[in-house]
Amino acid sequence: MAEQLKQLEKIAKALGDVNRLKMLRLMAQHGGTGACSAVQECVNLAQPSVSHHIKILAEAGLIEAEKEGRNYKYTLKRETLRMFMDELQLQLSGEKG
Amino acid sequence: MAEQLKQLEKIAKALGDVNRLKMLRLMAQHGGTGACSAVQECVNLAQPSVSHHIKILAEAGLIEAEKEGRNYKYTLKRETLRMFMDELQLQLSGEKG
DNA sequence: TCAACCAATCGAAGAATTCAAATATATAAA
DNA sequence: TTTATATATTTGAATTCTTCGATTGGTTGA
Repeated sequence: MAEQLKQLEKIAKALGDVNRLKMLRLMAQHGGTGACSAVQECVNLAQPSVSHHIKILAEAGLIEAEKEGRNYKYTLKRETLRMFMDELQLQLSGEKG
Repeated sequence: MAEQLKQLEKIAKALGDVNRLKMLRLMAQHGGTGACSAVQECVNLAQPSVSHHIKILAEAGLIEAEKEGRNYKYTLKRETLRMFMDELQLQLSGEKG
């Protein structure tokens, strides 16, 4: 029961950073996917920082990393986002549980 | 245009803490409102910590503090929550912004 | 195999967050 | 006015987050 809150916390934390939001938005605008280099351009951070943020987003389940030859492709997981919003709605709607 | 992201960041940050989520949930389960003492019991933190968290929630626009005699009453602002979710949906739906 | 490229990991510095003890403020009651 | 109660604010220490330079690990093509 506290697990749901933990999950919400993790995703909310991942969303609580402008750079990560920019990354997600970039992916959203490109049909749900983006490469690391494109992400790096959009946030104007050093490559290790981008990699770090990507890891946080992936651990929260908001994106998925997939190798495509030499490059990586990151895919926005809209299901996670929807789950997040549904759970938030549920927890804060006044229902017990 | 980056303002929306800043706003999203602020609210997401406020939501990114289990104790604050518990506080919000408590309020939601009590018809949208709660007193400081009730909140304190529910999260098991010292009073100054509770006060601090409440400030963060208030600054994010997620709750509103109202004085009722000697006590305070905190009201969950569901509009903010709805706005947050709508904006998140908009930003991450793939529409150019 | 070697050089080139992309992304992850390591290590460290600086910034932000978290929490609690002590203190302050405000209201109500005596 | 004095006392008691409820909440806010300040302060400081510990922790966590963000960022970056340097390095490492794979993958591709020569």
